[in-house]
Amino acid sequence: MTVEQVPPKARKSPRQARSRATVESILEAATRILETSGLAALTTNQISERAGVSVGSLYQYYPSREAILAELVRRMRLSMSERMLSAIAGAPGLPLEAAVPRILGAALHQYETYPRLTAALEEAEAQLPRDQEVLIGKVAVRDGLSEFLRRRGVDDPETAAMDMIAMTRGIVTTALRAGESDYIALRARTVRAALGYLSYRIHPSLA
Amino acid sequence: MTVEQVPPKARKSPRQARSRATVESILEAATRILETSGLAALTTNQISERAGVSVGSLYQYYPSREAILAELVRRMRLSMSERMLSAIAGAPGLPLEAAVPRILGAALHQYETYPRLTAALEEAEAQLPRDQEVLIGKVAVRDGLSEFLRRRGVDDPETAAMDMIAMTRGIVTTALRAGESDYIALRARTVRAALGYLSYRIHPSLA
DNA sequence: CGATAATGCGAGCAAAGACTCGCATTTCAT
DNA sequence: ATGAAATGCGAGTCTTTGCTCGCATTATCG
Repeated sequence: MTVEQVPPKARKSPRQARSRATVESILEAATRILETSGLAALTTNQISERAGVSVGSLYQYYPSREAILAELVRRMRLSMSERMLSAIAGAPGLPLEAAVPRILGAALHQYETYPRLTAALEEAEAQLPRDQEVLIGKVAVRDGLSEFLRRRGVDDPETAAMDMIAMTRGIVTTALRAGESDYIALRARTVRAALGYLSYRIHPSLA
Repeated sequence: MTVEQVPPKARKSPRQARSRATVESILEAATRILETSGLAALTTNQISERAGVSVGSLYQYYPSREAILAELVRRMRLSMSERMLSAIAGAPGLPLEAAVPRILGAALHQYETYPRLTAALEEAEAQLPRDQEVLIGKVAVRDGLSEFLRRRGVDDPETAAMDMIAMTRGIVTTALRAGESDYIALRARTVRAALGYLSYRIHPSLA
């Protein structure tokens, strides 16, 4: 049976060096557009134009605009997860006060390096279908962090891990939207939030 | 000079009862669509259809789709600001431990009552131009909260107020996206985050 | 070379959706 | 009652944008 499967997602994958360069220039162009003009400006025509590639070529490697976005989201999230995991793994014996700044610093790195891009990709991520790879990365981070917290006696470490990440994102995205760019101060505030949250149960009766 | 100004925003405002009902049904329909199907499903045709009103009539009262969204965002934010302000005003002498749950509970009320609608409107708000009225409401809340915190000896209360709100939003939106619906637990966690953050400076050297 | 496969091209198609315009109907003031 | 103003209507226009398709160009290999 030579029945052609309906291509649900994938397209041709580049074999020659030339086409690999084309794919790269597409992703680069998309990245630049997101960083400079935001998600709404990311049209397929814009991408192909800025990449110096025709629309036809673009569709030879990506089945849809969404697929390009999904790829960028995946790269961003995987890089972020990797950084956080290595920060967690690299601070095995450290007390919370020393380890948390490292871990949150790893998360902040992405926002600091590409603030607009990261914001745009998070916006896109919310609209796209869940990506399996991304999910796996996130679960790994949450599990790693939660195990890390459990070892220091934090209880309900799963929830604590989730909330740590969520509140950090809340503080950072709000600050970015307000135009802040002092990442040292920003990290200090996220650290304060995290450590405060983690230690609160232990000292619930502060005046 | 009877030079007609180019209408930058406003349209006809309803004078007869009939038209006031039309406007209400437009907003109601838009609200229902957002709550049930999200921001992407909110097209002008959908709105007019569900409202039982023609597109033409819709455009008699709103100059654009955005204007309808802006109106809904405004109503949501003003209601939220009002609730928070009254919670702040209603807890003048209370200690942080008693006051913060009330204040955050006021903020959570909106999410609890219309979770999908609120998420959709926040998404929309991020894409719309800043609304002056909304801004004023937010500043009022931040100032009220910050003054409240200053009185209890929190330092840099402006930043603390901002971060309290930001981290609460982070925790809530993440939890909602994950499908959580236990608002009692959710409030407890936001309270823990807030009180932890606020008390951390005072006890910076926890083990 | 010459043949075949891979890659590239971009005009144009199709769908979606915001918005207009001319006319019909209803309400209101006198 | 009657003219004017307010309101309502919805087919159709216009624009944007994702995407296809037939053909041209370039690489690979015997």
